[in-house]
Amino acid sequence: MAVTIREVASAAGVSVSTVSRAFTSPEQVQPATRQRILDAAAKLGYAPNPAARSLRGGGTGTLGLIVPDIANPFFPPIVKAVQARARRLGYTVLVADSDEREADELETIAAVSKRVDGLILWASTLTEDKLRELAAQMPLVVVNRQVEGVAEVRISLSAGIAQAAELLRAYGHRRCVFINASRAELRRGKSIQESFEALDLSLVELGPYEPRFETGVHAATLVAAHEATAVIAHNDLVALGVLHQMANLGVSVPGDVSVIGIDDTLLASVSTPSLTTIRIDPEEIATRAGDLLIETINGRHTDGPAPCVEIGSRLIPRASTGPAPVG
Amino acid sequence: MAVTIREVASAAGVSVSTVSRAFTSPEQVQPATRQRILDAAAKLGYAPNPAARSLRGGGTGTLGLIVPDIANPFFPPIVKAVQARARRLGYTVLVADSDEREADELETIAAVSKRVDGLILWASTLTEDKLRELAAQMPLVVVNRQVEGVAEVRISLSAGIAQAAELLRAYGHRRCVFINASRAELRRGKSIQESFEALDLSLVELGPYEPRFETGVHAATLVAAHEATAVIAHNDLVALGVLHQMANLGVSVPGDVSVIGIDDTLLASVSTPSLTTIRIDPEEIATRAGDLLIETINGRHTDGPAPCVEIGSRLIPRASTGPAPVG
DNA sequence: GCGCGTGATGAAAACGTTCCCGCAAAATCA
DNA sequence: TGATTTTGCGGGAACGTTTTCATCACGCGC
Repeated sequence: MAVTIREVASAAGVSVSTVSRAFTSPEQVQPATRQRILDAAAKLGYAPNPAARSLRGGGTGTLGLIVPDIANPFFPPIVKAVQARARRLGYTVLVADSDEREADELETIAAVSKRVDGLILWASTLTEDKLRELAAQMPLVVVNRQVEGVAEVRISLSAGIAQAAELLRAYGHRRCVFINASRAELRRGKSIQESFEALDLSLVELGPYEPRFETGVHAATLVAAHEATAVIAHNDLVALGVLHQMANLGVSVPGDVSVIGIDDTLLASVSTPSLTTIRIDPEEIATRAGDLLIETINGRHTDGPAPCVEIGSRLIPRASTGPAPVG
Repeated sequence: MAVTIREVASAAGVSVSTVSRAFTSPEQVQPATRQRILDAAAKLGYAPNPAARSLRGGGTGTLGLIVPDIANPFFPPIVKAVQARARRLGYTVLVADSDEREADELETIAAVSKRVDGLILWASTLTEDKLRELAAQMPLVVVNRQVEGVAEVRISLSAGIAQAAELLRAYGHRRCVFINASRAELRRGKSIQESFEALDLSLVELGPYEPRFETGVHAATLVAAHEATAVIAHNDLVALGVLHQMANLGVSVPGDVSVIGIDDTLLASVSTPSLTTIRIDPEEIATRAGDLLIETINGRHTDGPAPCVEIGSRLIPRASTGPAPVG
């Protein structure tokens, strides 16, 4: 059915070896011959069979990306960016969804791992040992996990948090609520608590809850009880729950209460009022994680300690934050 | 590196053929032998090499899904559902993003097509001839395109539109605006215009515009000029733009104007007010498209006309619709 | 008791590449 | 000019499976 290298070879009047070389290491074949081969290949519509190529040991040309939940609006832009980056570098991307469940994650990894040259694992629920074991078997990059000896991309919210604290402070807020649903990025480095205290802002932590819209709805009703005038939510979705309930309660945002989300998903830019949020740049994560994985595949990091790149964050001020109410 | 079928064979004291059979056609091998092989395979951690398998001609075990834009919140649930369905049937899914540009789409298809057994093409921008040509080369299912001789999943909004018209009519609305950005599903069957006229509702069509948030913002300012009390937007995103601008203009939703979206994305359920919208069930699309593709791969549809399944829609009433203002 | 179908297993070819080796001709050097 | 390196190309093995075909033992009916 499909046209093979052999047909191209006979069409160009050369051997299969030469055709193979014309594609994989062009400098080893005479320009004239090479051109003849390329023409023949183009005319026949030849494209190398990836299965045969990877069977021979050339790798699969595919990168695996496993995320906890594709339907979480945080991930689609990242998936998209990883795909774009990978394609530029000659790779395809196999995306899978671990459904946030450990059993599924192992199954997903098993299904994917034989088809890819390396894996990006986002916020894996696996144990450190398991991850190390996996890293020994294949190139691996973890995001939002810290495990000795495994290449890592780390997201740091501290810059964004600090900017949020500054903004709230400048607006005259003194008391703030944080709706927590356990973000790994926050457990490292300076805690959000410290960032706020440094600016003489008091912070009440609620939760941990599930990172859902309803969590925001629920938590919003607690804000008044804590006499807080600002809310930082676990993510944009939760922040939208807060916005929703504030509207129900007749509380004005940002008139009475300021609300800040995290992630800068689509949700933040299209809400009413539009949501001030802490942005983590998907392009940057995608580029760094993708490049790191490809470097690992190419054996760039076999010596020395496992590399670790840190991705920063920054505040995107929008309409959900404003001056604290007077009195 | 990886454990091969040969090692399993010698560990179990049988030939490679028997090991292969134990996995692919278990009934052909004696239960006792089979068990011995399975045990040996489990102990060694053997998993068949997909590259070798597909080289031999067994197919790749992978389905391709090409969507216009993964970052569009309509698609992630569909991707997720296709993946879930495919996995149940023993397939992996390769998702790619055509970026809504024709050149990219061809490139994407080229990159993906050699790695998959079949392709689901969503709202392709390719010509009918090109699609037919593609369908001749490999199993193909198109969604939201109609091309003679190619298996098709068709989305019908008419039921949802009819329900929307009924709801608005019951609420006493008489004049409605439709913000158009060209939906292929609407060009077929009864038009939205007809659905509304049948209920004695007048409908003004705006556009076509780009399906963006700003489109909704812009169109919202035109609603009053048309003396309309209800808006149906091209999709949820555009509807949210309308909601946003209505709030800016001090127009109450649903007090003064009712707003209806299309797609029932996450956006609709988390907006304030929550958005009445026309739902297209992602699970249903995913299941039907996936099954149709697998049937096509298995050669179930070689005779007779290309199959076509239609997916319905229905209204999800939420808080953005209400009685028309009196007077 | 003999031929024969039957069912389980083994041997080996084939899938399309890549890449190591070997060979000849061309290019370089003394 | 003769020896030696370089260059360009062809031959063929190998990658890990699946699958066809052959083999072999077994049990059946005659």
